[in-house]
Amino acid sequence: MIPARPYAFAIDRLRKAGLRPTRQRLALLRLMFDGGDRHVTAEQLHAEALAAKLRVSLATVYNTLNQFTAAGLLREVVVEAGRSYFDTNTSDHHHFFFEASGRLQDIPGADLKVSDLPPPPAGTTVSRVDVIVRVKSPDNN
Amino acid sequence: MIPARPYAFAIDRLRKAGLRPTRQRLALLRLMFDGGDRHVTAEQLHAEALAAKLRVSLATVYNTLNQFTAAGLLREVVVEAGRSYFDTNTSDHHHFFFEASGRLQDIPGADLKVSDLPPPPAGTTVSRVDVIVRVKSPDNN
DNA sequence: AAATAGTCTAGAATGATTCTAGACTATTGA
DNA sequence: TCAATAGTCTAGAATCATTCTAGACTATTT
Ligand SMILES: [Mn+2]
Ligand SMILES: [Mn+2]
Ligand SMILES: [Zn+2]
Ligand SMILES: [Zn+2]
Repeated sequence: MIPARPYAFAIDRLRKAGLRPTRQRLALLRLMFDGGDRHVTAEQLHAEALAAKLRVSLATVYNTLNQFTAAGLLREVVVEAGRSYFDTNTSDHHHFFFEASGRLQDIPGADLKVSDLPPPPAGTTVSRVDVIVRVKSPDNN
Repeated sequence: MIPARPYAFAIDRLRKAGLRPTRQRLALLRLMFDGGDRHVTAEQLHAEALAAKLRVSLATVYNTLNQFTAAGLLREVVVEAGRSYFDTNTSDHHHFFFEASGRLQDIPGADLKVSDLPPPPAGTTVSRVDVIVRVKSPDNN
C-alpha cells in the first residue's frame, strides 16, 4: 500500500495557496515543516533535498521558497547583505542573530515589546516591524 | 592660496582611524559627511563622486566604505538581500524603510524603546539591536 | 486522451561585492 | 631631500546569491 495519507495535509496547503501539488513542492514543504521552526537559506534547503535523494534544481528551490513566501507560508528574513533566510514561523516574532555562526533564533513576539514607535510618515502604513538582536561570542570572533 | 584648511578636520579623522589621508578618502569622507545624516549605497556614492568630477573606482568606494565602517565612522544597515546601506549616523537609532522607493529614514533612538528583551543566549553578548519598520504606500505597490 | 495552463530544469544572465596583481603614493628616517 | 617601505588605487576578473530563459515535462480540465 502506498502511503498517500501523509501527504494529504501538504496537498491541501498547496491547493489553498493556489499552487499545484507537484512532487518538488510537496517534498520541499515537508522538508521545511517537518522539523519545527526553521530558518534556512535556499542553498541549505537544496543541499537537504539532494541528501534526501530528491531531485530538484536550485532554481526550483528558489522559486518554491518565493512562492511559499508570497502565499504566506513562509517569511523572509534578511540580516546580512547577500543572504536570505526563509522562516517557517510566520507569527509575530523577532530574532537573535549569531554573528559568528550566521544562525538565527526566534524571540517570541510576546517576549519583546517595541514602544513609542513614532507614527509612520504620512501616506504610509507599517507593513512589518523587524527586530534583530545581533549577538557575538566574546571568544570566537 | 590653496584652501588647505577645509580638509584639516577630515585629515584628522582619517589619521585617528589609522588610515592615510589620500585624495580618494578625503573626497569620499566629505561627500558622505557634508550633507547631514545619509544612507547611501556604494553605487550611489560612486555615482556622486563621478558627478563631482572625482576619479575613483567602484572598488575603492567599496574598500573605503568598509574601512570607514570598521573604523566606526559609518554603520552598515541591511534591509534587503543584496544591498547594503552605509549610514553616517552611528548613534543608537533605528529606521523606517520605504519598501516602494528603497529609502531609509532615521528614527531617533530616544523615540523608540525595545523592552522585555530576553537575556542573550549563554556565552554571548549583544553587539547591536536593529529595528526596521517597513512601511508601504497603500497606493503605489 | 487531447488541450491547456502551469511547472521544472540546465545553464545563461545579472547585480552586488570582493579579489588580483601591478602601478602609484604617503610616510619615514637617514 | 630622497630613497626605502608600507600602504593604497585601479581595471578587470572572479565570486556568490539570485533571477531569467526557453524548451521539455506534468497536473488539471474537458
Ligand atoms: Mn525574494
Ligand atoms: Mn561589508
Ligand atoms: Zn523566526
Ligand atoms: Zn540611520
